[in-house]
Amino acid sequence: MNVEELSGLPPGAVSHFREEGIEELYPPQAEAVDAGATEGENLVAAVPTASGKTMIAALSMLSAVQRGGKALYIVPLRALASEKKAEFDAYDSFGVTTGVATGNYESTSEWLATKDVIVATSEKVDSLVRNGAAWLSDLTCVVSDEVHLIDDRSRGPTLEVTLAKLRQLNPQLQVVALSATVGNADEIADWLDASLVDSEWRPIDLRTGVHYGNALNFDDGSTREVPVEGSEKQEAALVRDILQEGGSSLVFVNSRRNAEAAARRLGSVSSPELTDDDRTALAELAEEIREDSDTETSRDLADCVERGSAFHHAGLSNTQRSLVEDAFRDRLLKVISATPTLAAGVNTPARRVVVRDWRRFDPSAGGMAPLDVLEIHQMMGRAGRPGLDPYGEAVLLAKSHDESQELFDRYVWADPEDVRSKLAAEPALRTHVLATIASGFARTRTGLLDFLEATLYASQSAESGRLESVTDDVLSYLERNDFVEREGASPGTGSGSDSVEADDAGSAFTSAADLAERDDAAVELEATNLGHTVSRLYLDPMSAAEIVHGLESADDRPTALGLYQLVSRTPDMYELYLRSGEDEKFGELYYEREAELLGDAPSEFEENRFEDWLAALKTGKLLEDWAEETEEETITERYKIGPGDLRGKVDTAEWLLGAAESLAREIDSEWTVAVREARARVEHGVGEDLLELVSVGGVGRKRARRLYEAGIEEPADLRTADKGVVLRVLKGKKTAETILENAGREDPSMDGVDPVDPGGGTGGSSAEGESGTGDGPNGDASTTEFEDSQSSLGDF
DNA sequence: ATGTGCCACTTGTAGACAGCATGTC
DNA sequence: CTACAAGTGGCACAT
Repeated sequence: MNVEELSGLPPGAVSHFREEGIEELYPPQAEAVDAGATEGENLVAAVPTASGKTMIAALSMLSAVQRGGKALYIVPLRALASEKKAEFDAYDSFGVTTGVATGNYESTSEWLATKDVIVATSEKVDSLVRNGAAWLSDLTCVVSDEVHLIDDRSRGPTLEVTLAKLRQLNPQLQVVALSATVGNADEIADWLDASLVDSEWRPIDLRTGVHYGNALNFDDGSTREVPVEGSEKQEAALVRDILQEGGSSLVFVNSRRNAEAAARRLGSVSSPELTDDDRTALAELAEEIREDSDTETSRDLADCVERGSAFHHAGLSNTQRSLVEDAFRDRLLKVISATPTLAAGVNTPARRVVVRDWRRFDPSAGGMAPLDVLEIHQMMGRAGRPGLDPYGEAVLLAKSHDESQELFDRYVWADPEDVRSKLAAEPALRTHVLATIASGFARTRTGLLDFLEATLYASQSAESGRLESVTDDVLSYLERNDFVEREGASPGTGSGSDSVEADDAGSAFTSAADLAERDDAAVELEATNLGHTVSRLYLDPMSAAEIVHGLESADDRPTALGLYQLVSRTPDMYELYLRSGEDEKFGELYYEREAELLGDAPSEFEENRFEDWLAALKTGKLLEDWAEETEEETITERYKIGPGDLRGKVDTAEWLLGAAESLAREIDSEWTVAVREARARVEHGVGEDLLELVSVGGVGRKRARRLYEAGIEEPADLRTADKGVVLRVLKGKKTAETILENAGREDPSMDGVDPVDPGGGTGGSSAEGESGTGDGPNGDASTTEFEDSQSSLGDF
């Protein structure tokens, strides 16, 4: 089908596509159009990565907009949201506007209401539904990208429930679900009342195979000689082989450490193939990486990058990840070794994909467990860059003939698994049942169960008993913790007065039969004020219960550490595990600072729960270190994490403490201010004394400390302080001017001002124009600080 | 005494969404 | 129930 034959698109769209070089639709795209994609029909497209899924989405959304509607594109990751936004921005040329809504992108509801297409993460959409964003009812088309992620234990239920809610809000809504090829795309299509486009078609040839010995055997029977020389690894031989004909490669491994080690080794493969221009550009890139964060991980990455190789995993900061991805797409980096993050993330195709590890450590399996077929296929699907490579190759590595055979059977020939709803898992239901009641989607137990009937879970499970009984458990939990009330049936069910401590959750449920007996269509379920707040804040009710209980149990003003440990032990904080030996270390810290912790500690004899408690203390201590201005490098070293992990923890803590502040207000806690202060300290990474200073634009933790030491302790001091001192402390003239201006100084100009030491006397003339780290007060301060933190390391 | 190379043993293991109100060094 | 690479510590040996 030619693009000229398309109808129902905004004027200009077709010529736009032609300018992009799109003439002919790919077969799956044509199939989608035949199935009514441009006419508002529901559709499930289960097709391989890079086979033009986005075009199917675009055609559906654009035609919906042309009919006067509004479209929503749901993505699983924030990084994908920005990627899609950038892609859709091109439609601006024919008057179709795009907006983004994710947790960290600013966007008011009114502003989004003016956009034709909105890109958002599933959690953000869920949150918008909970908060009743008015424009949601204007939606006529919703696209759900990577819909197979419904299978994900932690985040799948959100997508599932959100789709169900959007459909209930607007029964006319067109749903377009894009999925990887999965076992049961037909079931998903049934659930969504959609027609199915299920295709294996790819725009460029993908050959999959197994490398064993000196040969690469493909699924089509062909063989390619790839000899392994000397003591080199198989992946090194494969990377060199394809690099010599001008192709880049992606190597998937199963741990961060392996990714880093492999990148180091592969550097010696890519390095000899670099041109002088490559080297210059790579040196610049390495410098950018070093500047982003001064940690060992960054230095290691930069060292690799200089040699044309890189590693990629969640320990990298977002900046570093994008730098690496962009340089790889620009063919500057020749090889990336990555953990599975990359397979799910933004588009980074390579001519050859090497899946080195096909097993991963999984404590629940008691050791190494094989990866899902779907996961391996997702990685292999990254092979082949449309328009750049003649073909893509995806290779698994085998060390024996038997293993080679096993890999063919298990992955090359195998069909991917089915997608199974994970909605009946209690943690997921806890959140979504509360949200469903709070936002008025259901007002009775029966109504709630009716709503849940519209989910994929219900359509997949033969007996509804399980969902019903878990729902009752969850309702009872929500009622006991004062998030939900029943009204109208049994007069004396005083909820709240007998609310059980959060710690007992999960064990002491009132019997489900008891609940069912009380149920009656007339019994109203209603969220309490607290319940509404929890739902609006997007907290797991169990997190909220923990926080509320912790705040209520505090007799004295909670310390920062106490609050940090409190939020760190909620299910919304990603766990930081205790390493061997650390249980002792943090056990000691616990006895030292026991009095600061909020709520009741589990007994030491309940081993698992006590360990969780200590793990939360570890995370809390990390946050305290950060809020005591400990160097990034010291923290990443001490807790053996990457810069990205540190930022992630800080970010989550900031969010949870923000939520805790709202909860504190809601329950009239006297510690609201303490929570706010702890949050501000973690946000800026500073001690109490600097909170005023960091509120000035351009002043962060480092500059604030230097100013403070020079006697400038609050914003007002910036307006009156000696300019020479300010310049001496801040180094850069431009920086100093900007900061003085932000502080509201009348005449911020630094013209003709010389740096002056705080004690008096003219400072070194070398400071002018020097933007580097340098020494002087700065160096001294950070050294002392470093030593301080080192000595406090011994404290626990 | 101190340095070096080898082997056996121990250790640790992927991922990152959300509120609210504005902006790092 | 399963693996495996990197790091660690002990040991024999040479200097």
